[in-house]
Amino acid sequence: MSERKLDLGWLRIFEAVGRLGSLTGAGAELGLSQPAVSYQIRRIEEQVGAPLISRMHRGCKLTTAGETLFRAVHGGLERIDDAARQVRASLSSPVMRIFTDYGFASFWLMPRVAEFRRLHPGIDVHVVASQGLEGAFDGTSDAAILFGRRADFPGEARLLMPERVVPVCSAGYRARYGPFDDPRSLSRQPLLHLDTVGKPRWLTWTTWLAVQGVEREPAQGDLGLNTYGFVIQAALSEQGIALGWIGLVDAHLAGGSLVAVGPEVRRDDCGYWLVTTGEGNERRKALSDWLLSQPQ
Amino acid sequence: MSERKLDLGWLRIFEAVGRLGSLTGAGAELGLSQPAVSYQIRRIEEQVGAPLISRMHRGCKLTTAGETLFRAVHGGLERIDDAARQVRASLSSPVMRIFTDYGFASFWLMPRVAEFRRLHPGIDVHVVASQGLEGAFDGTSDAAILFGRRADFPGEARLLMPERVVPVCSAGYRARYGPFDDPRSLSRQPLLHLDTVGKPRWLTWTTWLAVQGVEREPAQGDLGLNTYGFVIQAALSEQGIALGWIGLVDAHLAGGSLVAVGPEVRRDDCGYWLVTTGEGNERRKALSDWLLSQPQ
DNA sequence: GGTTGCCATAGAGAACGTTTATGTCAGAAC
DNA sequence: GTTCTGACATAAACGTTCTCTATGGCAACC
Repeated sequence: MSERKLDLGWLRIFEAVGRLGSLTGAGAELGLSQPAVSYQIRRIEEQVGAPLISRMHRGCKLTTAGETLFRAVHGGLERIDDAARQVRASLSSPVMRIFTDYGFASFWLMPRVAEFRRLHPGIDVHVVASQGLEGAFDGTSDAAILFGRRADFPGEARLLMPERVVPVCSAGYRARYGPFDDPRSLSRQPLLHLDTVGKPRWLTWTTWLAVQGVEREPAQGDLGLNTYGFVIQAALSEQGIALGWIGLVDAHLAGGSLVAVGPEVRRDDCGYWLVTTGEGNERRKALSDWLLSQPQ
Repeated sequence: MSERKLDLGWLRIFEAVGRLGSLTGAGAELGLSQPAVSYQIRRIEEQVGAPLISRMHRGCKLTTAGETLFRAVHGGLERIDDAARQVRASLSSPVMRIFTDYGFASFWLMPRVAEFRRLHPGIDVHVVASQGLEGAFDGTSDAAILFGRRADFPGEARLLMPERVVPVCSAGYRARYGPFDDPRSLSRQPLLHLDTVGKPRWLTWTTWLAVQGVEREPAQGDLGLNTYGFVIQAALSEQGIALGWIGLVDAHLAGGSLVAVGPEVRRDDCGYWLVTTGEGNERRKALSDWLLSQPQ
């Protein structure tokens, strides 16, 4: 179905008359009667202060003044119509892709994305979760949400969530092996590690303990897992104590399935960053605005 | 006094809103109330199918879609307003200057220019007559009508009147010294020459006689005059026989004050050429059209 | 000479665009 | 914390614009 043209009044009428050399022909094309076209041309001639067409017995011709104005009107209409098409095309792109890691996808994004879809029913959101950064900037995503420090990202990246980490375990675990009033008490427990290839960008148990001034040799009961979902799942099944990122474990803390068992460590320079990929358009901006407006 | 702007409806309103970031401010600039502006923006958003501004509590901002459309509208308005200014500027030049020689001015143009002025009451016509070509192309004239051959003028020059020449004298002169049935009889009469500095571009008696196959020594009674008006005046006062250019002496031939006394010599490559000077505009075109439409 | 088809004008009615009145509300000022 | 300010939104009424049909004029065509 062809798109509906913007109402541009006499501009469309004049352009059609100039192009077709006929008031009747222009009216036929625009769905107007011939006197309506005649009326509009005369009114604009009054505004300009010069004849724009010379009327022949059958048909008409642009005057020199008319040709000058016609070129400008024709060019202007092309630009405005192009812009309208571009706006509409950008509205009809139905899928928004968000690239992120598994942890953020599972614990933060998926629970919330329903609200975005409710606010923007015409938009489908696809979450593209990955282990690393490969594919984050290959142009197929509309936004990337990635963990790292400020210097890891382009200047226009926005901090979505600063890194705030607290040790957590299940309430049952604490009841059985706790209480853990002193950070040093954690060093005697099996700790759950989030493994990665290469140097981790997020806070680790090593760093957490060092901040507390606690020395610990690697205990034999420690567990290493390669996705954060597995880490939380192990904590929930009372296999040890995990690090909990505020923002990701909020629902578990609120529901009581996990409890905090130590002080929070915070690194304001680190966190989840929003990087908008590709050229800005209406939907991408809507997505960014929504992500940035979420309460922390 | 500033010129009156073309009525461009929502285009002006949207451009002002986008530029000022305020519906109230746009209304103030355009002489509209704030609800009128609000109404227009909302209507065009319905037509486009997307929000064009995001409304804040105080003021507004273009959305990404709005920015796309704004650039096109802004550019389009500039072009249309420029064209309107150009059209109006070309209408406000009240004097048309025609550069020509004295002969053409006296015998062809002055008798006819009244008709042009009657057809175009808003235009004053100034005839700038000159002995030579100096000043013809110095930019102060709107048109130049000059005698010469095709190669003497730019490609776009138009032939107004080809050169057709016939010997003429007063009826009284013929009655007294005639008849002149044979071209050779003219060689015994005093001839009236149109003098010029340098080589003449128009047909001369020398050429006319050579075409007839008549040999003639310069007669003692010949007269040389430096304007064509003087030449015709001398012919009318029975001082000799002149060359008469068809187109210039038509009124005298028709009225009987001059009579043709020999065969016509014609040079189709020579004649009066119309050269339009300066850029085309409405009035210059009107002048050219009128000159070219005159019967020969 | 009659027909055709395009442009112009007039009058009436529909649609648009504007105003005034009023409500809402976030930010500024006190 | 309360009050004030000013900008945007909406509703209703009114004025202006735009459109229609009816009709006239007229040059080109048949």
